[in-house]
Amino acid sequence: MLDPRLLRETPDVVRAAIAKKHLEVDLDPVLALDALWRTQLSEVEALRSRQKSANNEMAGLKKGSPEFLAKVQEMKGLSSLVKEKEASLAPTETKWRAAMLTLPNLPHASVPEGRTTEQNVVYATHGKTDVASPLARPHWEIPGFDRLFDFARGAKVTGAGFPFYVGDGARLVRALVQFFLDEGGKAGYQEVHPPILVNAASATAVGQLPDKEGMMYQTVEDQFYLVPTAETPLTNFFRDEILDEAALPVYRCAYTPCFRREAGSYGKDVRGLNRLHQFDKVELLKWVHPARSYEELESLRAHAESLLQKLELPYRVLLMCGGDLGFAQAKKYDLEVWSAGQKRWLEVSSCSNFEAFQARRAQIRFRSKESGRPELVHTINGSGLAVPRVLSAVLENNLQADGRVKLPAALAPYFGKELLSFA
RNA sequence: GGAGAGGUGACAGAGUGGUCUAAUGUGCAUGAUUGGAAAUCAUGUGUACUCGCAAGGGUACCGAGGGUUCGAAUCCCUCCCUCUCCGCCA
Repeated sequence: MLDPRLLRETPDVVRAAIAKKHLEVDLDPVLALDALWRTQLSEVEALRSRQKSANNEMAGLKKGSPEFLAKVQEMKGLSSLVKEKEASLAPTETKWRAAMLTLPNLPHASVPEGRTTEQNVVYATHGKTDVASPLARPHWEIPGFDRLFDFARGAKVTGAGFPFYVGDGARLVRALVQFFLDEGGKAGYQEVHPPILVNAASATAVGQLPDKEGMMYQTVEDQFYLVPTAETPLTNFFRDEILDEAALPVYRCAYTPCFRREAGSYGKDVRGLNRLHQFDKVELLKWVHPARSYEELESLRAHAESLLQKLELPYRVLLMCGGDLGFAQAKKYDLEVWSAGQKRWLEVSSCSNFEAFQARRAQIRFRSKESGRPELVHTINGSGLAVPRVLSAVLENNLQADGRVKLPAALAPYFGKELLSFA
């Protein structure tokens, strides 16, 4: 959520910033609701103030005395008036809040102008992508792939996009998860194992509700959502809390399966492990002092990059332009791994600074030593990393002539052996 | 799932219809005292919204949401959570 005062006092600033995201947003209804709400609020408060002082007078009167009964009669009218005014205030407030929740976060000044994916800035590139290998092929065309990654049986048991990982396939998932968690721990991110169902309040706090309800799976009996990312439970860990400034920054990482409905995709985007309804991911999250959030974003990105470097995978870093920024992000880098077989880049991490956008929705604050008052933290998160696409890149980039895959040296100890076999 | 007991400020804990802007204790902050500390004493000690240039007002908040009433921390209803016992269970 945006700062209501910022919107109220400098709507033009907000309007211009949103324009950078190339979103169609009309602020006027929100501003009108804000003005109406404040008018109604002061009416109600004035009436309540009168009611309160009358109540204090009545406390001193003898109960049942003529003066008392007269006062009761007098206050009945005021009481019903208060109820009436309150009855019109409440819907205004609800509408105002709902409207505020539809407003996107504002992009940071360093975010490049642009509308589409093509206008994202290639910020950095690591490793060679021009090595032509006669062996290179999409991972789903590697002989024996179906034995380790059983999509057919996954579709039978659950549906499309829910593969079984079998044998060395399962082992590789586990190796990557543990590698990511261990590396996170070394970099100071405390490991957390969170719930993977969350309630509506948690989904709202991070910006998945109300506008992205369709992306999440929902439980029937209870109003719970299967997490689309560990970001959801992790960010909500400190919801409605006031932290010590000395405790900042807090670094956490978490592994969870992630569940996404992702309706409407087709073609090569969804082949093999590229896009799944259930996948595994380690998420990195920071709660930081607002003054340091941009340097913290850089160091989080650097950590995510170090994972790809240790796995010896070619990758590039994109700085997202305004138009390709998400709803809640102020600035975002995407890390894309080079898929040697598909000859394309695959997003494996999105590192974002949300500034106070999530913190305001979630009411995550710290007590400022300077002012002595609670202030909103900034939240930063990024994948570190998403498993299936990294996994497919490991397969495609390290496929040997004998049909086996030689694992990166950093990963081999986790896998327990150097060679993965599809046989 | 069944039965019962609860949910009050940073914490403990009083308060069962009307100066509750919530007693008291602990903690915390500042000051006094001290060579310094402890102890003691004094003062202060939440959050949010809103009005105001400011000084300073106002309103709300006793798990959440509704209701009754002139008036609700207190009474009623629904829900959530915690604890105890039973059942079930990895």
